[in-house]
Amino acid sequence: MNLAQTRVGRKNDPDGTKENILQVATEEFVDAGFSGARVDTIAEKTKTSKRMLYYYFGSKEGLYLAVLERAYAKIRSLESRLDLENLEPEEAMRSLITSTFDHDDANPDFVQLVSIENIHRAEHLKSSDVLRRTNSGAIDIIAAILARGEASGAFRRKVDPVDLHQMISAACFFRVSNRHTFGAIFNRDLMNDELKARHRQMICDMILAYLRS
Amino acid sequence: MNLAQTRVGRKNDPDGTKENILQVATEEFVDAGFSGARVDTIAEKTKTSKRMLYYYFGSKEGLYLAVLERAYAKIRSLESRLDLENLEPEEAMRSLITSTFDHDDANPDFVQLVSIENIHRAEHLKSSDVLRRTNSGAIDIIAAILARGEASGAFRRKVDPVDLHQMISAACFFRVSNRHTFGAIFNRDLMNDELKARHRQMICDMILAYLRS
Amino acid sequence: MNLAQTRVGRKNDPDGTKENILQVATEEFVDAGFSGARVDTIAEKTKTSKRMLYYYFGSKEGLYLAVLERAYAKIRSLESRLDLENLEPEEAMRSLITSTFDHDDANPDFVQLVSIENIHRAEHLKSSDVLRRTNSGAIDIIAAILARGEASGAFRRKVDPVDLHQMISAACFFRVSNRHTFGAIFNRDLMNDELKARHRQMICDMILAYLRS
Amino acid sequence: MNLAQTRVGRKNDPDGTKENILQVATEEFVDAGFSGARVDTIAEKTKTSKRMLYYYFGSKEGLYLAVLERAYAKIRSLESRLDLENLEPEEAMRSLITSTFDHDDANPDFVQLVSIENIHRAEHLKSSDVLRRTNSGAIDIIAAILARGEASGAFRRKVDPVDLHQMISAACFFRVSNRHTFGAIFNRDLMNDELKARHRQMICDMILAYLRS
DNA sequence: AATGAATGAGCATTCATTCAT
DNA sequence: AATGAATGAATGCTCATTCAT
Repeated sequence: MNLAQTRVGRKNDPDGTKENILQVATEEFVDAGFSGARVDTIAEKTKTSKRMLYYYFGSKEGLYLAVLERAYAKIRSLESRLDLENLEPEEAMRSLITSTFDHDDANPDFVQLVSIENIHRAEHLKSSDVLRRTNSGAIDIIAAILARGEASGAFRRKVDPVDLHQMISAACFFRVSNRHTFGAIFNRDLMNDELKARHRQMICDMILAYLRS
Repeated sequence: MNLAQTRVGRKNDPDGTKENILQVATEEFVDAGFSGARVDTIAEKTKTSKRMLYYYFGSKEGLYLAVLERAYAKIRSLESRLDLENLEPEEAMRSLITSTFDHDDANPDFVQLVSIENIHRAEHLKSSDVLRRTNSGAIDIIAAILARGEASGAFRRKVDPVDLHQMISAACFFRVSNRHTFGAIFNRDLMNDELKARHRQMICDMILAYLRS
Repeated sequence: MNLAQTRVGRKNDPDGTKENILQVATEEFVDAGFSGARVDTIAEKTKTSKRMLYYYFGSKEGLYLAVLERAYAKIRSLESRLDLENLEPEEAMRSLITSTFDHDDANPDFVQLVSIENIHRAEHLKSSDVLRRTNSGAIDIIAAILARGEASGAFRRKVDPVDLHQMISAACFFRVSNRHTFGAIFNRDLMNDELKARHRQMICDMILAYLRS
Repeated sequence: MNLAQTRVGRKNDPDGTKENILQVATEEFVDAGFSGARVDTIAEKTKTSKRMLYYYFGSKEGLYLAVLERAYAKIRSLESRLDLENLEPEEAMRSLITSTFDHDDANPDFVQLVSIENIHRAEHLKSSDVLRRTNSGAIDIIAAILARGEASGAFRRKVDPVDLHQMISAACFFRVSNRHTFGAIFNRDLMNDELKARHRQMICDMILAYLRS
């Protein structure tokens, strides 16, 4: 009897089951929003049953929160890997912007999830301590570059690091989050490679022109 | 007797009924998204019954589309009122940016509706001829200013008008659309008056620094 | 003003309107049964509005009854045209059967309407004096033929005319009323011309074999 | 404790629940037709809730189909029990007719269901493989009797077995399916015992007179 | 750790009908 | 004779969730 539990190909793999549920749930929430997503649909696409979903995450909202936390955790881990201290301020800034741009471009699911969270007034995010402590790191990095740029005279403009983060985020995020309406109205595919390269350059140039001025 | 027919608040007033439904529905869709909004809730807040909602708009989706079209029609009418031809290129551009900024600031409902539409991949907008023809006007205005600025030497930078529109929109839109997550993470109220004034100035400076460079 | 009413192509044509409604309603009731038929659908296919339907027929049930009465009235008028008195009993009987067969074959709508009425336990028919007095004529004709046949010795079998009418009706009616299930199960198109001719002959032969025996 | 699990009337009894729903649903569909039947009404008369009805049968149509399949399955099982091979052809045929007659007489619900199915052009039956394969057995039995009768000289008439099945079915089915309209028009209760015996005899005599002739 | 059966409350939608003119 | 606007009550169906084992 006990041997059965250690059999190869066993079912009992809690972490694997949870991860599988989270992946499927992410897809569904991204696809249909919080209200639009269906617990039944998520369960069906899962390797396990609907009951396990409640066993591990308690409720639809609990599952959504877990999905959100997993998505934020992913970017936080990427952010810390940048090594900008050895670059000149201007180059460091370009590198940071490019990294933000590429992240949003590569992770439309994350962008969508953040949009969904805003639709619901960030009520889930606000209720989660884990989530609120997430992004503060980005600001420290920006602040450091700005300090060095101001000291070296490369940046004449004095700027609040959170304000600057907002502008960079806006340009990078909007391109992905609003690609459907913007694309439909101006008959453009914003994901097109040529356009993408042009916009990445343009955002860098815009931010740097501002900091220099 | 004939006067009675023109009395305000009379029963048989199709346009009034429709407008009343649209106002209530806008609130609900803004509040809860398309899937989250409840037809019953909308109907209850209306002067009429749920049945009339279906009488005039056919379905929840039909109602949502009407709400969306009405919202877009509103901004289109505002856009055309700007008179920028008598201003120097730099001043005209500042005026356009300010107008965009103030519009998004004053109409968080519209911003939310556009976000919701993007969550649903703009499928409703794409299916509506009325909606797709809406925003082209903005581009002509930008193009005209850019042409004058390039001619006068005020703008050294050659720029695609749609690209520029995207950057301006991003900065103005994101501030409103993402105020909840951004505000929660950085502990800031983006709607605060002081911050608002600073961001308006900042966006203008940023765009102009870019165009001059 | 008064002249307008006599204008060619005028709208005011009560009988025409009623007839138009009845035709459309017949189609719909035949198509979907009493419960399945939709007043809105009927109204839409009509030249007039839904309101007129209620103006003339009072209710869905009233309309259905009018449709039923019109259908029965049609067959009654056909029946009386047969002139069987100059034929030998056997020929007269064959002629009567053929006429019944051809009527049911040519009027699947009537057959369907009668089936629908039976589904609803003939409650409408029972409540209408007009309808209950309809079919008695058929019996007199049969009785007369039987009397002559018995007198001449052509029919050895003594038979109740209503019983015989039932057998003839059954064979002719079932072929039309049950053509869908019977056709599906035995993979036959009961409306096929060859089969039709064969069945008409077969029913005549069967009834006459019985009467002779 | 273990005994409790086998107690009759326990809660978790899928098959019992399904059967209970099917019985109630049969009654309702027979009573009101497909469109006229109400899911709510069916649910109320059930031991369980409306939700279970959808859990097991998916939709009103799914439930109707299950009802239809169950009804056909019942007759199929009865048909196979006849043992006609040891009877003389004439007696075998009488026995078959009597059996058909008695079945329709004893199962007006089945007759009604088939009528309803015809009103809807047998669309449900056509879409169900189970249902289409149901009745072929009857034909084999008839064909066998006819072959023996023709061989022995008892039946002079050469007849297609499906045609004959149609005539027998028509006489037996019509008596039940059209009892309401026919009864109302001729002021007869077709279910009356005396009439029933007379008609059973009459149908036998009629078919045999035909086969002999 | 896992599951098939069960559920109450709520969902978008449609029904036949009537009002006011 | 005719009609566009309006309606209450239902209708078929689905939701996230929990029970019993």
